[in-house]
Amino acid sequence: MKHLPHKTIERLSQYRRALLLCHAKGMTHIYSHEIARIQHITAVQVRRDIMLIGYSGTLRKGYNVKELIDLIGEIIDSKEGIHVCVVGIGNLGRAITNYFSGKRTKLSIVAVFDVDKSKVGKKYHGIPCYDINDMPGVIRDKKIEIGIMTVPGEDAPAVADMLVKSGIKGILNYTPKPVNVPKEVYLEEYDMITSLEKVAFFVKSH
Amino acid sequence: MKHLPHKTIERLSQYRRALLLCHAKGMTHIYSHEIARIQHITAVQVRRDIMLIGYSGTLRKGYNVKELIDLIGEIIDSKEGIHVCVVGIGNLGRAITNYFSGKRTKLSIVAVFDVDKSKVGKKYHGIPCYDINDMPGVIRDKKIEIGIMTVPGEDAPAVADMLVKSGIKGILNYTPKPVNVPKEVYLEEYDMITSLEKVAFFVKSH
DNA sequence: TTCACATTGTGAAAAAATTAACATTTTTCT
DNA sequence: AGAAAAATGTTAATTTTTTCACAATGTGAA
Repeated sequence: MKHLPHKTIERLSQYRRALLLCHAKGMTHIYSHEIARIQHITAVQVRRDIMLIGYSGTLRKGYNVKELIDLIGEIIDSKEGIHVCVVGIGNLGRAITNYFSGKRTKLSIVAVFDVDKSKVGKKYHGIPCYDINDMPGVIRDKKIEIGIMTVPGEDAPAVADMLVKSGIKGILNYTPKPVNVPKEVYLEEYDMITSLEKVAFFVKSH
Repeated sequence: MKHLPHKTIERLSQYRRALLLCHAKGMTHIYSHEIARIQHITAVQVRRDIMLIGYSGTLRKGYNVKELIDLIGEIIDSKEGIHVCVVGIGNLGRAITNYFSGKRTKLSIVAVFDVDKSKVGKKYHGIPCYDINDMPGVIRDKKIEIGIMTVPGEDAPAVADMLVKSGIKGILNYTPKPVNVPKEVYLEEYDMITSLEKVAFFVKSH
């Protein structure tokens, strides 16, 4: 397989989650248009994405749920699993560790960091909280590859620098402030205010 | 102005936030490539977006920060301001109300809802928490147009229905579960797990 | 068996988004 | 004054993403 489009990767992750739910309900097969309805996209797009990863459904019965789940896993997961840390264990940081606790994913949050000494040493959903100054050591020892930033905006640049210096490979920045990282570090930024402003714009424009 | 591309809307919101910071620092003018660097995009794209909204910078000095902020406001804000509610005041709900408190935006969170009786009647960042069953009345009385969903995934469909029945115009769904709404309600869904899986994929693929 | 139907798989077209290319203009330097 | 430099504004080209259109095929009913 050559190059999966960016957007396809995102959708595969979403398909998988929908499929896991279907699997849990006992469904063995699913049609492209069923997946499509769940995700609010078109059936063609689902079929195309599935085509791109080289899977084939059985005609008239749709796709085998279990097989598709496993195949998507092979594509987007890495075999050994990836270790993740969360920097800043405020409300957002806690929400995220929450989301992940108990999920059977290949991604596991293995450390959280904070500046607040009263939080250091505690556990959050079973994950130990370290002093932010111990970051380089912890990231090295625990083989952490991805950092999720949930600190206040003003601390974002400094935290990004620390993560980079600690040898992180990918950053997911949830602070409202864009940060700069060297190009060998993969950066994804998401800003809730932008999303809300977008909804507001389209609500306004009918 | 005819039709602004979807993506342009998102970027305008981001430009504005960057510009507000620059304005606060006392900058009066800014170049397209400076904005571009902050947002990790190209200068051409910035210029193109600005062209689309019909603004012109002064050659050699760049764009007037204040004017651009105001113009973006005219485009994406609605004149009277829009009222927003947050449904589910767990960690994520609190993080979001946090983000918005004190922001001088046209979007204001005026109510939060929860099922937990012990939360009802309290205030969160100054915003009163109502019983989720009182939603229709509160949304009507307070003229709320947008709902942000931060409830557990399993409650998402029911909450979306309630919001729709209460006459909401836009929904921002932060639960991991996609919901269905009639097409006259604008729906935006965002899923943190997908984002993280995407980062993991690109980290894996160098 | 044969026909109608529902569904997949995919090349081709269309649409959307980004990038390139470059003319234009103002400022500054010589 | 004239040339060089640095920016904007915009058309055109390119790339990416989505959608269309339809052939192929298995299923079930008549």
